[in-house]
Amino acid sequence: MEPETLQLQGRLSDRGSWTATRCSIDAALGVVGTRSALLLMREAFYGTRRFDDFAHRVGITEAVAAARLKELVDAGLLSRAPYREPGQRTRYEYVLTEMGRDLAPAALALMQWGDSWLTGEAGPPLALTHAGCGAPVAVEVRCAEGHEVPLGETAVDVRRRVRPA
Amino acid sequence: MEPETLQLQGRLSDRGSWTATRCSIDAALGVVGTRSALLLMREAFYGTRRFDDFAHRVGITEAVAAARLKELVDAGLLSRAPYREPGQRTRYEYVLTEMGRDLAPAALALMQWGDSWLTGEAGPPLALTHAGCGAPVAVEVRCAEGHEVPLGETAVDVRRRVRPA
DNA sequence: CTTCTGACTATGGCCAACCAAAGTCACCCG
DNA sequence: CGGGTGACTTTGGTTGGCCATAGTCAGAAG
Repeated sequence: MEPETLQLQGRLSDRGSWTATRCSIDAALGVVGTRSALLLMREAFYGTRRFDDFAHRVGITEAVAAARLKELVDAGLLSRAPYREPGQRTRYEYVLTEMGRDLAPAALALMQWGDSWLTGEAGPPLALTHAGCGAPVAVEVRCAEGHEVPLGETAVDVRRRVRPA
Repeated sequence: MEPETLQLQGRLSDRGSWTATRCSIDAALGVVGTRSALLLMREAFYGTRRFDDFAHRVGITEAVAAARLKELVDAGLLSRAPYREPGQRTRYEYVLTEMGRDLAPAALALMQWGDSWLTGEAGPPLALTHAGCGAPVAVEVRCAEGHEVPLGETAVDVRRRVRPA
C-alpha cells in the first residue's frame, strides 16, 4: 500500500531528472513568506486599514510594519489610499486589492490546518460561518466536476507553455 | 461601497478591544513558516522520501535539510521510517503522516495564488487535474451547504471554549 | 505659535535561517 | 580490509527579520 502523494505525469514521472526551477509556492513565499507579512494580511482580512492598528494588532514594531506594508503595497496585495475624517488632515489607509483578497483561501487553509492539528484541547479559537446560510465554512480541494479530490487522486503535469515566445 | 473583508461578529465586532492572542495562522507559521520547511513539504507531496533527494530537489544544503526534516518529524508532519533496498543496509526515509498530508490544501492554495498572480506571461508551470475524471483541480472556500463563500460573506466569531477546564 | 497626534523613519543590536565546504560514520562490496 | 556511498554533522560566516528606543514630520487644535 503506497502512501498518498501527488501523481506525477508526463515529463515529471521521471522525478530524478526534474527539479522545480519554476515553482509558484516558492514564488508566493517570496512575497508572503514571512510571519509579519502574512499576519498583516490576516489583519487586512479582518478589516484593519490604519497603520497603527496594523502594528499593534499584529504585535510588531512600527519599523517592521512600515517596511512590510510597503512591500505588500509594491507587490500589489494592498493599495495605499488617501482618506480623511472630518476635521482631520488627509491620511493614508491600506486596503485589500483583488490580488490581496485572493490570498484569503491560502490564509484560511493555513488557519484550518492550525485549528485541526495545533490547538490541542482548547480547540479552534475562531469559527467561520457562511453569512448567508449560517453553515460552517471550510477550505476544500475540488475538481471542476465538483468532486472532492484527495491528494492521492491529484495528477500533476507540466503545462505547455501558453506563449512559446 | 465597502471593500470585502471578513464579517466580525460577537466579541470581535468591537475590533479595537481585541487582538488575536491565539491565532492558528500564527501557530501554523511556527511549524511551516520558513521557506525550507514548506518546500520540503512540497517535495513530500511530490513523493520524495530520501534525504539527498529532499536536499537537492529543494536546493538547500544538507545541513539545513537535516535540521528542518528533524523539526518536521518532531512536529508530526513526516515520519522517519526504516527501509532497505536489496543488498543495501537499512536506511531511513521520510513519509507523510496524516497531519502532513492535511497541509496539502494550504500548499496548493499558495501555489494557486502564485499561479494566478506571480507567473506573468509564462503562465502556471504546473497543471493539476483530478485523476478520476480529468477535470482541473482548484482550492475553494465553501460552506457545508455547498455554497462557494467569498471573503465578504464569511462571518467570524470567537468560539465558546469546548472545555472550560 | 505651541502642542498634540497619527504616521511614519532611524539607530543599534540580537538571533534564526541560510550558505559553502569539510568531516564523520555505518555499513555493503569487492 | 580498503573503498564507496548515503546520510548526515560540524564549522564559520552572511543576511534578513525581528525588537526596543528615539526621532521626525505634517497638519489640525487651542
